[in-house]
Amino acid sequence: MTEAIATRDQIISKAFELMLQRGLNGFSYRDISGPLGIKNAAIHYHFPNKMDLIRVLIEENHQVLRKSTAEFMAYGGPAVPQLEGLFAFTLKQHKIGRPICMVGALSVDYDELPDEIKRANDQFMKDTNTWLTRVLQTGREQNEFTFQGEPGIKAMSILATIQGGRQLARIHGVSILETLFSQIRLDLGITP
Amino acid sequence: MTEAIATRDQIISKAFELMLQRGLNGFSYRDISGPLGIKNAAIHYHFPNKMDLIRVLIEENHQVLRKSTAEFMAYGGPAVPQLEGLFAFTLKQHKIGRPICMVGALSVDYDELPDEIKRANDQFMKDTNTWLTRVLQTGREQNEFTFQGEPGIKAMSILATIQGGRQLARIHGVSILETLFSQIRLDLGITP
DNA sequence: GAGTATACTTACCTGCAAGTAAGCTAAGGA
DNA sequence: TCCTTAGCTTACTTGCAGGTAAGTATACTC
Repeated sequence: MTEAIATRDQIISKAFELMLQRGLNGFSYRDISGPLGIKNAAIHYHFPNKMDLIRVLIEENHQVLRKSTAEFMAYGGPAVPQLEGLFAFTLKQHKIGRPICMVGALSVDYDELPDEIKRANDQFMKDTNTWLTRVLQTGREQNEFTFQGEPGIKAMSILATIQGGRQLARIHGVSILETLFSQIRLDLGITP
Repeated sequence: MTEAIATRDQIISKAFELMLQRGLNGFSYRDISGPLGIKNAAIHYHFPNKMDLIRVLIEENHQVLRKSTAEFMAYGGPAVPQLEGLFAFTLKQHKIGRPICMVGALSVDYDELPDEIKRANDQFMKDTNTWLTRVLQTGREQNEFTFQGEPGIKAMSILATIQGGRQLARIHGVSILETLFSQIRLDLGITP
């Protein structure tokens, strides 16, 4: 019992790590079973096929993110620290060896994913965008930010920048992310 | 002879198409040989291993891009049309079924690439950034744009946005790119 | 103590990936 | 005419991917 749950959790943990390091097709059952000292079939016992595992990883990701971002994603309060929370979180993810976000990991062969997984992923993106939109909106109302256009679109543009920045950071190192964040601050008229 | 050159060119053409559609690990020799009506071994004859093929594809990409972007990347003249050229080019790439740029295609397993390929890729990114930096700089001098900070960093930030935008466009359709471009225009203070 | 469920392992299977070696064919030169 | 070279095909090989079926050990239940 206890053993079993431990194994299942270890599989999830390892797979999660690999997924955010190498993407959906960047790891195999071997990469999980080897380090854990179990057999591939043990993974199949807990997750009959790979999609079952992915499904759980997305759920896991949601939970981890909600937990990690709970502080700065809290409603109300000043907007700048919330945005800075997002920056710090992104940097930390890279520094702990998770250069790919779930969206990026899944986007490789997005077309071939089952609808259910697509929907979960879309929902996650939508949630993030909704949060950032609110941050931008209240930030502008409270004169913390200045920017042109609709908050929803500006939010999408910032998220796209971070998304692209993470990809560039894999190639050119994490410092590129810090540079990009500085530019975003400048663009929003945030004065230190 | 003539046959041979045609086959080699067809392999390059098909591989190029597949690479920008599905990424480095998203296609196999089968995906090339099948449609062309040849055997896998024929590809190995022209390109002993996959990296030999990739090497040529990167070269091909450079040539295609230089040709496609020659008009708007020309030195001098107003900056806005040059930027618009980049936007139009990016949109066109998506619309003709090339949702991934070479940088993105290679970034999947960037670490495992031979140094030579990394260097070619880096050089390409540097070239693009240099070009956009110049466009932004002259655009600001000519009062076509307004933005905060250094042109080189702003250029990187715009390229990151486009990079991320292309990834999002694979998921949510090409319209997201048009939206992002509008926001970039707003941010640069471009008035229609 | 017999039966049953859980959590695996052992031992397979199929399929596809990249890659290779040897043979065939047509063209071109000595 | 013979020989060579280019440009393939045929027929493999190795290796890994995901996946399955049958067996085994342990614990839990009645």
